[in-house]
Amino acid sequence: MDKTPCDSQDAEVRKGPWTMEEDLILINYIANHGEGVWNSLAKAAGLKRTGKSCRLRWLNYLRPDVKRGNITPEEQLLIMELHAKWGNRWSKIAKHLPGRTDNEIKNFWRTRIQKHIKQGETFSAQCSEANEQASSSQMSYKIENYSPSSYLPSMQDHQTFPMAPLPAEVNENYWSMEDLWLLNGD
DNA sequence: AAGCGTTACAACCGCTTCATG
DNA sequence: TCATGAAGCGGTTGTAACGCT
Repeated sequence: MDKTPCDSQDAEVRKGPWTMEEDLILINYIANHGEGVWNSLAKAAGLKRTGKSCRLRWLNYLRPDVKRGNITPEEQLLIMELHAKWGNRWSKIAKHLPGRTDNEIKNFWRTRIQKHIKQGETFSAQCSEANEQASSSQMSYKIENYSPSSYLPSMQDHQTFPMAPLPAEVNENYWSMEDLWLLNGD
Protein backbone atom coordinates (compact mmCIF):
# COMPACT_ATOMS: atom_id res chain seq x y z
CA MET A 1 0.00 0.00 0.00
CA ASP A 2 2.99 2.24 -0.06
CA LYS A 3 2.55 5.19 -2.35
CA THR A 4 5.50 6.25 -4.38
CA PRO A 5 5.12 9.81 -5.54
CA CYS A 6 5.82 9.04 -9.19
CA ASP A 7 3.58 5.97 -9.53
CA SER A 8 0.97 7.93 -11.40
CA GLN A 9 -0.57 11.32 -11.32
CA ASP A 10 -3.56 10.23 -9.23
CA ALA A 11 -1.65 8.04 -6.80
CA GLU A 12 -1.18 11.01 -4.50
CA VAL A 13 -3.24 10.55 -1.35
CA ARG A 14 -3.39 13.17 1.35
CA LYS A 15 -3.11 12.11 4.97
CA GLY A 16 -3.14 13.85 8.29
CA PRO A 17 -5.30 16.67 9.55
CA TRP A 18 -8.06 17.92 7.29
CA THR A 19 -7.88 21.47 6.05
CA MET A 20 -10.78 23.84 6.13
CA GLU A 21 -11.03 23.76 2.35
CA GLU A 22 -11.27 19.98 2.34
CA ASP A 23 -14.01 20.12 4.96
CA LEU A 24 -15.95 22.60 2.88
CA ILE A 25 -15.60 20.51 -0.25
CA LEU A 26 -16.84 17.43 1.55
CA ILE A 27 -19.75 19.20 3.23
CA ASN A 28 -20.74 20.87 0.00
CA TYR A 29 -20.55 17.67 -2.00
CA ILE A 30 -22.61 15.65 0.46
CA ALA A 31 -25.18 18.42 0.75
CA ASN A 32 -25.65 18.32 -3.00
CA HIS A 33 -25.30 14.62 -3.72
CA GLY A 34 -25.79 12.88 -0.42
CA GLU A 35 -23.66 10.15 1.02
CA GLY A 36 -22.80 7.43 -1.41
CA VAL A 37 -19.97 5.07 -2.21
CA TRP A 38 -17.18 6.77 -0.33
CA ASN A 39 -14.34 5.95 -2.71
CA SER A 40 -16.15 7.39 -5.70
CA LEU A 41 -17.43 10.28 -3.60
CA ALA A 42 -13.87 11.22 -2.70
CA LYS A 43 -12.86 11.18 -6.35
CA ALA A 44 -15.95 12.95 -7.60
CA ALA A 45 -15.58 15.68 -5.01
CA GLY A 46 -11.98 16.17 -6.08
CA LEU A 47 -10.56 15.28 -2.69
CA LYS A 48 -7.15 13.63 -2.56
CA ARG A 49 -8.35 11.47 0.30
CA THR A 50 -9.36 7.85 0.59
CA GLY A 51 -13.05 7.10 0.84
CA LYS A 52 -12.34 5.73 4.24
CA SER A 53 -10.86 8.99 5.39
CA CYS A 54 -13.80 10.96 4.00
CA ARG A 55 -16.28 8.69 5.71
CA LEU A 56 -14.50 9.02 9.05
CA ARG A 57 -14.26 12.79 8.79
CA TRP A 58 -17.92 13.09 7.91
CA LEU A 59 -19.24 10.68 10.53
CA ASN A 60 -17.06 11.82 13.40
CA TYR A 61 -16.78 15.52 12.80
CA LEU A 62 -18.70 17.17 9.99
CA ARG A 63 -22.12 15.56 10.21
CA PRO A 64 -24.56 18.23 11.40
CA ASP A 65 -26.10 16.04 14.08
CA VAL A 66 -22.80 15.28 15.77
CA LYS A 67 -22.85 16.53 19.33
CA ARG A 68 -19.41 17.60 20.47
CA GLY A 69 -17.86 18.03 23.91
CA ASN A 70 -19.64 18.02 27.24
CA ILE A 71 -20.36 14.37 27.81
CA THR A 72 -22.95 14.70 30.51
CA PRO A 73 -22.97 12.69 33.73
CA GLU A 74 -26.08 10.95 32.40
CA GLU A 75 -24.26 9.97 29.24
CA GLN A 76 -21.24 8.88 31.26
CA LEU A 77 -23.40 6.63 33.37
CA LEU A 78 -25.05 5.18 30.30
CA ILE A 79 -21.69 4.54 28.67
CA MET A 80 -20.48 2.69 31.75
CA GLU A 81 -23.64 0.62 31.97
CA LEU A 82 -23.57 -0.31 28.29
CA HIS A 83 -19.87 -1.04 28.39
CA ALA A 84 -20.42 -3.36 31.33
CA LYS A 85 -23.06 -5.10 29.24
CA TRP A 86 -21.38 -5.22 25.84
CA GLY A 87 -17.69 -4.51 26.36
CA ASN A 88 -15.82 -2.55 23.67
CA ARG A 89 -18.72 -2.53 21.23
CA TRP A 90 -18.35 1.20 20.71
CA SER A 91 -20.62 1.53 17.71
CA LYS A 92 -23.33 -0.40 19.50
CA ILE A 93 -22.96 1.82 22.55
CA ALA A 94 -22.92 4.93 20.35
CA LYS A 95 -26.31 3.97 18.90
CA HIS A 96 -27.80 4.54 22.35
CA LEU A 97 -26.25 7.99 22.67
CA PRO A 98 -27.77 10.23 20.00
CA GLY A 99 -25.25 12.59 18.47
CA ARG A 100 -22.27 10.76 19.88
CA THR A 101 -19.87 8.83 17.70
CA ASP A 102 -18.19 5.55 18.47
CA ASN A 103 -14.83 7.28 18.17
CA GLU A 104 -15.79 9.89 20.71
CA ILE A 105 -17.10 7.33 23.18
CA LYS A 106 -14.04 5.18 22.70
CA ASN A 107 -11.75 8.13 23.36
CA PHE A 108 -13.79 9.16 26.37
CA TRP A 109 -13.60 5.68 27.80
CA ARG A 110 -9.88 5.28 27.25
CA THR A 111 -8.80 8.70 28.45
CA ARG A 112 -11.10 9.26 31.37
CA ILE A 113 -12.80 6.12 32.59
CA GLN A 114 -10.15 3.48 31.96
CA LYS A 115 -7.61 5.74 33.57
CA HIS A 116 -9.56 5.76 36.83
CA ILE A 117 -10.14 2.04 36.68
CA LYS A 118 -6.40 1.50 36.29
CA GLN A 119 -5.83 3.69 39.29
CA GLY A 120 -7.75 1.16 41.31
CA GLU A 121 -11.17 2.60 41.44
CA THR A 122 -13.91 0.04 41.19
CA PHE A 123 -16.61 0.11 38.59
CA SER A 124 -19.26 0.49 41.25
CA ALA A 125 -17.48 3.51 42.63
CA GLN A 126 -17.54 4.99 39.14
CA CYS A 127 -21.23 4.32 38.86
CA SER A 128 -22.09 5.88 42.16
CA GLU A 129 -19.92 8.86 41.37
CA ALA A 130 -21.62 9.30 38.04
CA ASN A 131 -24.97 8.91 39.71
CA GLU A 132 -24.12 11.68 42.10
CA GLN A 133 -22.97 13.90 39.31
CA ALA A 134 -25.99 13.06 37.24
CA SER A 135 -28.28 14.17 40.01
CA SER A 136 -26.50 17.44 40.55
CA SER A 137 -25.70 18.04 36.86
CA GLN A 138 -22.99 20.47 37.90
CA MET A 139 -20.15 18.66 36.22
CA SER A 140 -17.94 20.90 34.19
CA TYR A 141 -15.56 19.95 31.44
CA LYS A 142 -12.90 22.00 29.79
CA ILE A 143 -13.88 20.69 26.40
CA GLU A 144 -14.79 23.50 24.10
CA ASN A 145 -18.52 23.64 23.83
CA TYR A 146 -19.23 24.01 20.19
CA SER A 147 -21.23 21.87 17.87
CA PRO A 148 -21.55 21.73 14.12
CA SER A 149 -25.26 21.27 14.55
CA SER A 150 -25.51 24.55 16.37
CA TYR A 151 -24.33 26.32 13.27
CA LEU A 152 -26.18 24.18 10.79
CA PRO A 153 -29.65 23.40 12.08
CA SER A 154 -30.35 21.03 9.24
CA MET A 155 -28.76 20.02 5.98
CA GLN A 156 -31.99 20.72 4.17
CA ASP A 157 -31.56 24.42 4.90
CA HIS A 158 -28.11 24.46 3.33
CA GLN A 159 -28.35 22.66 0.05
CA THR A 160 -25.34 24.40 -1.44
CA PHE A 161 -22.22 25.82 0.04
CA PRO A 162 -20.52 28.15 -2.40
CA MET A 163 -16.80 28.21 -1.86
CA ALA A 164 -15.45 31.45 -0.48
CA PRO A 165 -11.84 32.62 -0.29
CA LEU A 166 -10.26 31.90 3.06
CA PRO A 167 -9.96 34.90 5.34
CA ALA A 168 -6.40 35.70 6.32
CA GLU A 169 -7.06 35.17 10.00
CA VAL A 170 -8.14 31.59 9.51
CA ASN A 171 -5.13 29.42 10.12
CA GLU A 172 -4.65 26.57 7.68
CA ASN A 173 -4.75 23.99 10.44
CA TYR A 174 -6.95 25.57 13.04
CA TRP A 175 -10.52 26.62 12.55
CA SER A 176 -13.81 26.10 14.24
CA MET A 177 -16.98 24.72 12.77
CA GLU A 178 -18.30 28.25 13.04
CA ASP A 179 -15.63 29.37 10.58
CA LEU A 180 -16.73 26.66 8.19
CA TRP A 181 -20.38 27.57 8.23
CA LEU A 182 -19.61 31.28 8.08
CA LEU A 183 -17.60 30.67 4.95
CA ASN A 184 -20.64 29.11 3.39
CA GLY A 185 -21.78 32.66 3.37
CA ASP A 186 -25.55 32.34 3.51
C1' DA B 1 9.09 32.51 30.89
C1' DA B 2 10.56 28.06 29.65
C1' DG B 3 10.57 23.23 29.85
C1' DC B 4 8.32 19.05 30.65
C1' DG B 5 4.67 15.79 31.50
C1' DT B 6 -0.21 14.80 30.91
C1' DT B 7 -4.60 14.87 28.74
C1' DA B 8 -7.92 14.83 25.10
C1' DC B 9 -9.02 14.45 20.53
C1' DA B 10 -8.52 13.62 15.47
C1' DA B 11 -7.03 10.51 12.27
C1' DC B 12 -4.91 6.30 10.47
C1' DC B 13 -4.38 1.28 10.14
C1' DG B 14 -5.63 -3.33 9.75
C1' DC B 15 -9.00 -6.73 10.33
C1' DT B 16 -13.78 -8.35 9.85
C1' DT B 17 -18.27 -8.32 7.94
C1' DC B 18 -21.48 -7.60 4.36
C1' DA B 19 -23.23 -7.07 -0.32
C1' DT B 20 -23.00 -8.02 -5.04
C1' DG B 21 -21.86 -10.23 -9.37
C1' DT C 1 -20.20 -21.13 -3.90
C1' DC C 2 -16.53 -18.08 -4.51
C1' DA C 3 -14.19 -13.66 -5.41
C1' DT C 4 -14.02 -8.94 -4.88
C1' DG C 5 -14.87 -4.40 -3.26
C1' DA C 6 -17.00 -1.34 0.12
C1' DA C 7 -18.30 -0.35 4.69
C1' DG C 8 -17.91 -0.96 9.54
C1' DC C 9 -15.37 -1.54 13.60
C1' DG C 10 -11.87 -1.44 17.24
C1' DG C 11 -7.07 -0.55 18.34
C1' DT C 12 -3.43 2.53 18.07
C1' DT C 13 -0.77 6.67 17.19
C1' DG C 14 0.31 11.64 16.53
C1' DT C 15 -0.14 16.03 18.24
C1' DA C 16 -2.07 20.34 20.09
C1' DA C 17 -3.54 22.27 24.32
C1' DC C 18 -3.13 22.56 29.00
C1' DG C 19 -1.18 22.48 33.67
C1' DC C 20 2.51 22.09 36.76
C1' DT C 21 7.22 22.93 38.36
